Amino acid sequence: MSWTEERVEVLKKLWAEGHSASQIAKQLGGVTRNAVIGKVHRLGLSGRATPSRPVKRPPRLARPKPRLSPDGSVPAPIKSPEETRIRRSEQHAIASALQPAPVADGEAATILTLRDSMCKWPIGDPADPKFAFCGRKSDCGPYCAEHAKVAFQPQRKRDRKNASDSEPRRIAG
DNA sequence: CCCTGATTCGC
DNA sequence: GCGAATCAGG
Repeated sequence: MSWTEERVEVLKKLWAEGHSASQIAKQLGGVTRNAVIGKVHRLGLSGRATPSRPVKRPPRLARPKPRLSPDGSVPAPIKSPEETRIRRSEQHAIASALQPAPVADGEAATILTLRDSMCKWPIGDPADPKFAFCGRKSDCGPYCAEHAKVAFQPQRKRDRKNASDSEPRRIAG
């Protein structure tokens, strides 16, 4: 699809109405939100009502795009400073690898040290400053293996009152 | 993870 | 001029 006058009109209209680029793209059809954004910029109507845009990022340098060379061969494996730079997602991965668990097994994690893949079983009173989480490794769920058992335990007969205190409670202490 | 707009640059 | 890739942020 191309940017016919009609389509540009629709674009302008929807953009002015506050629709997002992806919504506009979906309505127009045949274009991606990137195409819409690109067109919006080219039309010079980029910043509509954008009060919350004190987001001035430092100028982004040339795109370190690892694309194919014009001749189709693989570009020289030279690493530009940009490529050497650690990407955000990689930082996340590295951080995870570096500190699989900031706390030893069995130790509690605070809200600050609680990471993904850590048991989020609450320990203590949430209102208590010492409130913490289990923090052990949680493989495929929010809890470690042990807590997962009790967390996802099918609802059993509720003994009236405090018949069984041996059963773990969500909120201890 | 989902999403948003912004920017760059090969085409 | 176009828009994918990428970015920065919510």
